[in-house]
Amino acid sequence: MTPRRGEGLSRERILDAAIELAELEGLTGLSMRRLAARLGVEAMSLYNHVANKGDLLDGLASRVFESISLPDPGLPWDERIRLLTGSAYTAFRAQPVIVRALVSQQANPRSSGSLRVIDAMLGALLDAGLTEQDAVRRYRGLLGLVFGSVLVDTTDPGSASERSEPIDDWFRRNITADALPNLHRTLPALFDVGCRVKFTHELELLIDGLRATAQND
Amino acid sequence: MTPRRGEGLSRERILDAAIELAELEGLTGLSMRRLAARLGVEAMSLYNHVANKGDLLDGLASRVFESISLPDPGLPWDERIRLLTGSAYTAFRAQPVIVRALVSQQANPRSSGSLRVIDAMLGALLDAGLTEQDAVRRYRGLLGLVFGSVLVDTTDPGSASERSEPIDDWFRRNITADALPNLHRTLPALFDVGCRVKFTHELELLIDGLRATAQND
DNA sequence: GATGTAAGCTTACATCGTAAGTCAAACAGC
DNA sequence: GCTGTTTGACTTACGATGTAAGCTTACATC
Repeated sequence: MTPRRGEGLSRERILDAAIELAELEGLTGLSMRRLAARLGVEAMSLYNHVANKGDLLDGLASRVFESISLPDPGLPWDERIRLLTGSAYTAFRAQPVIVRALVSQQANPRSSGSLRVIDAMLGALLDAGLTEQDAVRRYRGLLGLVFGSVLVDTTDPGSASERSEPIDDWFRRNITADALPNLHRTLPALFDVGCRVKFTHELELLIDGLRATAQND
Repeated sequence: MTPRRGEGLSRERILDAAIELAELEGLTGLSMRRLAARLGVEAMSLYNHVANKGDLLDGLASRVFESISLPDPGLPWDERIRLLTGSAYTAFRAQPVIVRALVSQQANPRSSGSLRVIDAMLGALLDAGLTEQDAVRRYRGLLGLVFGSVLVDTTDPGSASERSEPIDDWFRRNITADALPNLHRTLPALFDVGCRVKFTHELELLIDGLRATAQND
């Protein structure tokens, strides 16, 4: 080993650098060439450790899935859902780029670590007394809540405006009190980073709904 | 007009073709060159009607927003939310590609038609008795539900697998009854297109929660 | 006709993912 | 020690992308 420089590439080192780069520059900023440059290496060298860019993104996504901790199977189902979904939310919220890669189908993790999470989730739902069909539906609903919350929360209105004028100016020009009164009234709150989705609150509502569905069977 | 062929390009004709192409080939399949080819024209000709690709995507997103019908402002707030969110869900569900463009920040619609929807949504939430901060939070929550549902629903496990073996095979090999019992049990339902998120059901739960929040103030 | 302008076309460039080939260093068997 | 073989890097090259810059054509107005 220690062939030429960089004291040895490795899948782990590549994934580390890829997460950094993606966090820093977004999904589009993460290119094989730029990633390689960041590691002091040529682009094609990465392909010794990673099948292709898709595989790279899969690896990143798998890491996030694997950072989700599984609750004790002995706990009641609703508590398991709370812990699991909360842990998933925290993990994905810390890496919104990965969520974007997942929903845009650039990544689809096929690691046992990812499946493990899905299995635990489905297990809790089945234990709640749902049918297989309902369990899948509700699993999707919960995942949708997690992904949706992360995406909406991390799409700050200011950032996407690099290509034209700053969005605040545009907003303040176009949102007048008489044409769009409600938007105008909530404008300060819209730009307030404190006004994010209250994830746990929405989660409890869905769990209540789950309980009701299960009892109606 | 009628310069050479195609009997006159126009922003509308371009947007029409772009939606078709995006639906057919996905977001990555929608390129300026391919879009132009579809219209019997060179890529650069599109730039006479569209500022750049971002503007094109903004136009597509605006169209979807503008297809969302606003409820009668005289209706009670909860009914307005039901109609508005339902209409938004239907509109976006019909064009999942646009949702992906939105959440990946490739599109950010700045048309009055889009703002109109947001304003109506915030109006209903404020009428429910929420503070500005809570209204923004709940608006984000509802939007997250819509987007999340669409995304999770339209990420069918089979499609993302072009780059390696078919995912069913991989699933059936890797999901064994003893290692991942719950996943194994729900496998048929996971591949069943009937098992989508029950959007209206989840929506009612969030509306119930809204009512509770408002009364606690 | 001459002129101005709008809407096409052509060429060109930087950047992307990655296939194919080269080459030097590290290790295995003798 | 020497000698394959393997590994992991580098180099070159190809087709695709978004789009800047310039050219050309067709029509409107005078």
